[in-house]
Amino acid sequence: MMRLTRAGEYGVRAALHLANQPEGKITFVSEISEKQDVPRHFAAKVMQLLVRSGVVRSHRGVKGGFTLARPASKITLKDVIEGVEGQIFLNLCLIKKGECPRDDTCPVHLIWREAQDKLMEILDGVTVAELAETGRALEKKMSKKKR
Amino acid sequence: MMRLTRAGEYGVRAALHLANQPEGKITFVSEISEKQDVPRHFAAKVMQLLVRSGVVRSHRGVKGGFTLARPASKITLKDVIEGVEGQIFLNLCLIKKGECPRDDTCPVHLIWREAQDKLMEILDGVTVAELAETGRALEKKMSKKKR
DNA sequence: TTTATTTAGGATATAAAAGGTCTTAATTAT
DNA sequence: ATAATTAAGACCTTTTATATCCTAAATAAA
Ligand code: SF4
Ligand code: SF4
Repeated sequence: MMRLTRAGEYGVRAALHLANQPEGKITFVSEISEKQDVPRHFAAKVMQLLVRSGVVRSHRGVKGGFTLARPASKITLKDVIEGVEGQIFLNLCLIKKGECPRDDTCPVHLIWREAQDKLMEILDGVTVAELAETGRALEKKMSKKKR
Repeated sequence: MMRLTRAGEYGVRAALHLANQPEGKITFVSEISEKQDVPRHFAAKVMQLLVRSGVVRSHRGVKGGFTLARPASKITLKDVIEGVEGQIFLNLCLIKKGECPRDDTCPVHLIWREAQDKLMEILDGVTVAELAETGRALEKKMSKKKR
């Protein structure tokens, strides 16, 4: 249906939550689940995917939990989303040459390539650190409005 | 999974096929199915969706079939895809304001808005007529290469 | 008017993906 | 040793994707 899955969305929320924690703090899934409105067990599963794809690091045992695997300024939105969903391809023929037998003579293929490149450019062009920053600015703005 | 469905893909092929037919020719689903490698019954269903959304026109009975509902130069790729799939939204929060309760303070929302706008700009920026033209040019190029 | 051909519309079927829960094992600070 | 926590994966339910099939309606032509 050409839409981000809930798992992908939750992964982004989790990464952003971790980026907003003080340097070095280890965070439980329970905290991520509560603060970010993510079903608890589902959150655990998504965190596992992010560990496997190298975006976050896990710490087991008492006082265990999760931290980002590297500085938030080195993690892009694309890293997080593809870490959860796997690589994104807007159409089959973008997966690899020959995946669609018509790709060498198909005019639509070129459009999909363009759309794919642009989407990747946008998602890879913003880091989790930048998002966290913008988020704080937005919070401040909205709380002013409410007063 | 953030990917065009087969139905959407087949719809585009069908529209392009119709655009390549001589002015006024009525085309059977059987022809579309065979020439565009689309399962026959599935093609029929996709064509129905395109009729309902006003992209193609149907003609019933003997000598019946399908034609484009308006000149190919007035039909964009977006018209065809959304005609089959319904409106595209890259994330839930783009459907409408308030669909996600966090949208007024969420930094990621802005990125999705940007990605959505760009995608729509690309898909709505090319017409079926232009695609058909490019397709003919590509065919010519490839047949030269083979010689 | 009858017939053959074609789409319309919807029922049905199957498989895959999405979304979510649960259990058990492994790890580790205390 | 124990309690807290993630790891791993089994399991479940719902929705979407993909596809097929059947009957009705339309209509050009015989
Ligand atoms: S857009 Fe063209 S190349 Fe891509 S899947 Fe469709 S037919 Fe194949
Ligand atoms: S990106 Fe932000 S606004 Fe959009 S669904 Fe996620 S949390 Fe909500």
